[in-house]
Amino acid sequence: MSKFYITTPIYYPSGSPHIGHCYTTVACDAVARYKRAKGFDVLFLTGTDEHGQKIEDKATEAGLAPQAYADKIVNEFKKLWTFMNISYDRFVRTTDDYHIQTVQYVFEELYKRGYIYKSQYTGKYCKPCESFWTDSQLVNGKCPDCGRDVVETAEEAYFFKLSAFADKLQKLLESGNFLEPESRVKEMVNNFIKPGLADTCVSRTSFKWGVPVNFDEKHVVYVWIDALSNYISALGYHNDTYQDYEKFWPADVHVMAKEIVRFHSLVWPAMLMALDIPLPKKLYAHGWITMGDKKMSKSLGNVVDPFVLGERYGVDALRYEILREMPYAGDSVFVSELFLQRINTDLANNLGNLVSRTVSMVNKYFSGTLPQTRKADAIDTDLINFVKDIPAQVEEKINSMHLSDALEVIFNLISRANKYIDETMPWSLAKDENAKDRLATVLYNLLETIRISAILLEPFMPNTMPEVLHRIGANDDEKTWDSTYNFGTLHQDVTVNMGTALFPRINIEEEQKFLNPSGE
RNA sequence: CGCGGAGUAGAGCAGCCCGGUAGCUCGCCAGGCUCAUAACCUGGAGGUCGUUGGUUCAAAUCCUUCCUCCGCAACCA
Repeated sequence: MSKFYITTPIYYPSGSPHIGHCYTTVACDAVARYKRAKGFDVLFLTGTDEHGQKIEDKATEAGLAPQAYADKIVNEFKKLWTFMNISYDRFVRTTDDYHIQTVQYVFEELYKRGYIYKSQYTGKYCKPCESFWTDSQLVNGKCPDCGRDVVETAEEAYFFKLSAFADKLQKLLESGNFLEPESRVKEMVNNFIKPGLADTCVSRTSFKWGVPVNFDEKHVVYVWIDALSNYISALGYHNDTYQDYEKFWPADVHVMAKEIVRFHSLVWPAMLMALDIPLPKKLYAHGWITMGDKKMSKSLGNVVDPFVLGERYGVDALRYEILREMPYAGDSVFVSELFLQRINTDLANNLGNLVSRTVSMVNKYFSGTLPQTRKADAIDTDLINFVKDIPAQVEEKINSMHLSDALEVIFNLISRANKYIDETMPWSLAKDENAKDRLATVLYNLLETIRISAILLEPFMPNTMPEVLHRIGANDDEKTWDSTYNFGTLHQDVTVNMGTALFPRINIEEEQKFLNPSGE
């Protein structure tokens, strides 16, 4: 059996998870579910990156020990993933013992191999805030937090010889499709490699909340060696907790948002090269969910709270919306009105209503069970030919991470099915006693189209699609991914099940008031 | 001249790499239908494709000028 290893970044629990975290994670979840449906042995990893100054500070603010603070936020993440129906196989925390074991090994090994060396870290330091800032972070030369003066300070630190890998990295990025979309490659090469790749600081002595450097206890490992190592620590690379490294490494795809492309496309491959281990096959960097001209923040309240949105409109609707709206390469704008509109048009009117009207007709005209007799018509061929191409198209889109396009393809099929109802006018056929065979054929073709659509949609909407398949009376062996390639799989004398609306229509005006009480 | 991205119907986007007088979704208007979650189907109105100049028989698509917006520049998904 082929393996498939997909990862989200490990999230930084300095605050509660938000809709942005949801996009990355839901996207990975959809792909992971698709791969499982295709028969791959999937490992889907997510987790949290819990060390660093910021967590230490936040914990102090909250009057908690760093670990206790992290535990609290991590629970919120896990709660959200459960709520969002995320089928992750493993959850790695950088505070887990096995992870620390791996990080210490990696750090020491890089040191032994001469890729980590001791030097001086210089930066602007704000004494009252006890924080280092880079020149670019300063506001008018002052501390961005408190506005006071900063002083040039030097601190002993270890550095990773990123500069030694400049040529190799450039070659890696510019050849093939290691990093997508392509615009990111240009950013990395022009912004960082061409101007000269600087060695990167990988240890700190100014705070304690981190993995100790085992051969120099003043130091803790700083950010990226700690965080990036999660992708292999979670497989058991030089720790005893897991034994999956041989099987699952290299990763098939690391998914992330655009702001951490640098570390994944430069530091991470360089680390792996230095350790002489294989590189991940692909990095995919998506954009952000933005709020238009408004900053995404707590003050926006309901509009961006995934718990509120999922609770009120359904988790599948929320999953659908964020996956459908996010373009392959750019950002997406979250507009609550469009979100609600999309639920109504795509999910309620097109999909939900298609299932409803079809099941209802089988129920009405055949008491819920189709007869076996059939009578085909030329008009059916058009529909059937249309359906035939869809599964391959969807697979191609998912495999290349074009998830929005995959959904578009499936919804084109759903529209085609609605049109087929108008073309065949089953309500007319029902009035003609001699047209029963024909009527049964039309309804069967509709059920088949729905069956195939539902299977293709299941990775994206895993709550609702099993219910759709139940409504149309599909047996277990008629729910497999591969069966979507065979129009006519559903048993002929199928019995449907009536039910309430799968995606109830939303009163947009009212909901707008709920989501945007201030009327903005 | 730091780098990258974007400026296309009221809104959100595709098309641009491989030039041939614009396409999708929503909204709007008008028909059709009545199986269905007042849903569905058909048709229509609406854009001189940010700006300047150029290449070409022909440019949204290639080159150039300028303008505007967004992002990045050591840890916001």
